Amino acid sequence: MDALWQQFDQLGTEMIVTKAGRLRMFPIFQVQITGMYPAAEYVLLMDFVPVDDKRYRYAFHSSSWLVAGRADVVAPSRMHFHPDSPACGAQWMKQTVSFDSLKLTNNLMDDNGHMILNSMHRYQPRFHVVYVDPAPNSYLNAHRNFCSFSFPETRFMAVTAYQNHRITQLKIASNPFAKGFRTADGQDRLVPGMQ
Amino acid sequence: MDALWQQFDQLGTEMIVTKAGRLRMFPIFQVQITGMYPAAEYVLLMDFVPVDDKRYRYAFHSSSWLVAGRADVVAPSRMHFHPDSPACGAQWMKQTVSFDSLKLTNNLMDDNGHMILNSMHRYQPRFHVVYVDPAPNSYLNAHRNFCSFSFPETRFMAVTAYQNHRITQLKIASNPFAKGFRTADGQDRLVPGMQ
DNA sequence: CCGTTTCCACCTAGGTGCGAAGGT
DNA sequence: ACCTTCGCACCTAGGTGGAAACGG
Repeated sequence: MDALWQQFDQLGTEMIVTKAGRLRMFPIFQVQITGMYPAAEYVLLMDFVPVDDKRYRYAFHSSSWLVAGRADVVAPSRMHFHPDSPACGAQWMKQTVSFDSLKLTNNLMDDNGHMILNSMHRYQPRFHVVYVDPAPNSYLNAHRNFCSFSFPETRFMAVTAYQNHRITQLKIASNPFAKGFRTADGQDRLVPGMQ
Repeated sequence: MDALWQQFDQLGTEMIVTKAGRLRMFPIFQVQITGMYPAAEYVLLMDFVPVDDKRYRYAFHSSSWLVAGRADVVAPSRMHFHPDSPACGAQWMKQTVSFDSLKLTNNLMDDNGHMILNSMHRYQPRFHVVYVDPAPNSYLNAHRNFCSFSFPETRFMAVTAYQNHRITQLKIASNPFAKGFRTADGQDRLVPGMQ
């Protein structure tokens, strides 16, 4: 997924958020892991941190994002545990770990455990690996029992509808579930009446 | 599912087996559990034991199963671990545990981990609860760290195609995925040319 | 002849962006 | 204006039995 994330990032990635938390992220956040102790247990999880304290709006005439003021009240920050957690290192390392069950919502009252984000705000996904320490008094080592990773190319703007038309095009071209909107030439379908 | 299993059992339940292990069991084997230690860990699993050492054939004229000789060479016996295993008692007890990912095959060489059965042989599903003993030398208690349950109404004949027409009718009427074969009156579709 | 395999139309279940309608 | 919501057609993915073809 690396090349795809890069491609989206160059256009300014957008992710749809809905009230019901209907949508997954696309591209999917997935990682290949090395260097774990095969027999040790780990918990894998993700969260999203605001990139800044700004609210944005999209200027169609210039096809760019403009600052539209201070951020709204911060959404409750949640952690998304990978559903296979906890599992041993050998398990995590033997195949790509995919966070495809993760869903995004703009509903501050969400009680389905989805990740709550403010629309028109920018976020950085963050990935955490927590070592499950079997030792007694393991809290003494808590400060070194986890690692966090941020991949800058996975930053995105949360939106309720796509703003940048080129993002829409790239989603349609690359997401299998959007195949219905593809045309023969690889561009998305033209709106009747448009040129 | 209890009433449904009874209904099938009265007709003589049949379960399709295929080479690829494509099919699930229907009705689905599911249990409601009580009496576990909420904090203790348990592994839940299933296997299938031959009801007898006979091979059967179906007599259409009398609509009944007849013994057709001794059983074929026994299929390799496998265990199907519930995919949520291991989990704590509280987890297992808080909702119905469903073995809907279990698949049946007649392929003796199967390497997809499906349950291998001989067609035209009769089987009794069996359900096991294994207590994960955290004590050292836990093997000393192994003989009392598990329970097994057999529900006679879940017995079935493994087949590659349905034999008893009333079983087919009941599958079509009760399995949501077979809705395409339903007719307005609840009977299955008549074969063109048949009365 | 009897049992098995294969391909098919038809479902369930749920992930897409569209575009009209709704909200502020 | 700008943003959000909703129902929709169209996909992916995979579970059904039918019926014809296949095989000993």
